[in-house]
Amino acid sequence: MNNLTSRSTAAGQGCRAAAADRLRHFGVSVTRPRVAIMEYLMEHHVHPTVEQVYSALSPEYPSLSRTTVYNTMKMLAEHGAVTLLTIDDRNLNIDENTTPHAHLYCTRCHRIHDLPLQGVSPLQASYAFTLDGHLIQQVHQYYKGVCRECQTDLNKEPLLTNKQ
Amino acid sequence: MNNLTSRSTAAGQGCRAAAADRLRHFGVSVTRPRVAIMEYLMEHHVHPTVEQVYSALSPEYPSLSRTTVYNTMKMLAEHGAVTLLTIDDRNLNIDENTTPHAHLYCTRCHRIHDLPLQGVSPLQASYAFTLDGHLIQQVHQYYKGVCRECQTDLNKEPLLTNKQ
DNA sequence: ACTTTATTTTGGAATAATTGTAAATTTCCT
DNA sequence: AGGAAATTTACAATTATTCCAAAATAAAGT
Ligand SMILES: [Mn+2]
Ligand SMILES: [Mn+2]
Ligand SMILES: [Zn+2]
Ligand SMILES: [Zn+2]
Repeated sequence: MNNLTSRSTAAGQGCRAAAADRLRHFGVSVTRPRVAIMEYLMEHHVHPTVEQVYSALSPEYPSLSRTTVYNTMKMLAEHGAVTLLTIDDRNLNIDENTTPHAHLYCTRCHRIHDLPLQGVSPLQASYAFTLDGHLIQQVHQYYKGVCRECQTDLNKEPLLTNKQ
Repeated sequence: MNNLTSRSTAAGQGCRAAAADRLRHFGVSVTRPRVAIMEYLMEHHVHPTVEQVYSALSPEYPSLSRTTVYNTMKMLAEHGAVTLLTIDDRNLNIDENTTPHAHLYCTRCHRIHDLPLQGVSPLQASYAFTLDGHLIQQVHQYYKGVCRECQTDLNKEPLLTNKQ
């Protein structure tokens, strides 16, 4: 009841307990870098790149390695805890929201927005099925275009990349 | 009528006239490397990589540069003559079939198969439209899984990559 | 056909995302 | 605590793609 004694559990900015729970839920052992990464993903549902995750965590966790972020992402994807998006040909984006949904990739700001799936229900898409003899394990849908925000700014600013 | 005199026009393996026509149709000027590349694409609707196009043409056209293949692909994509697929995170694949359709990416053989689009008609998808305030210019749909062929071979051979 | 100009191609170097590796660290079990 | 197994780390290596400046080709003008 008295949580003043355990500062680490209650006073942290983001909830690392929830991150640890999620890791356990997907059957991966809980370690410091994994919790940090998962915590970041749970607080920023914005399809970050590996670089963004790395450089966001780096200040508070200087020994974190880029390789660990890559390895962790691949591992989490294999356990179904994240989805790796290869929409932007420059680098991969991580989606912590594993409910099947579609995306809009804005060719102006390079951000990725969520949209509902078309033609398949999210429930249907979350299980494997057969199509034309092929075993389907994941459904990916995305659009390329210009996002709402960028359309209004089109004439104004020149063009802002969300990286760097 | 007598085409024995003009060997180059009639006797060639693939039809470079059709390739040149297609280039003109998309409003790009006709040059030797472009014709060679377009001809290759029209004869191999198999989502080749830049490397595959390059190394296929290289023997007959030794001065061809990889850079030219890259530049040409990007240019053709801007003119709507091809679609660039960022499905395989290792490299991009070129699709000469610009009719909107879906794909299956086989995680075993890394080949990309064509499938019909779901939830959107190809006609609908071939024009820009608005969704949730966003301007949609391209519709991309693909599945990840194991293709029909690979399922039957699953126990037999270990795993064959289609590159190299 | 010949010159001039603009466009395209070329090859080699540069960039940058991702992967490989071997040593160091942490975790987990007894 | 002690030791095996798993994980992380730092850095090197790889590799797809881009950059660039010179060479070649195509187009336009005389
Ligand atoms: Mn998403
Ligand atoms: Mn296709
Ligand atoms: Zn945008
Ligand atoms: Zn296959």
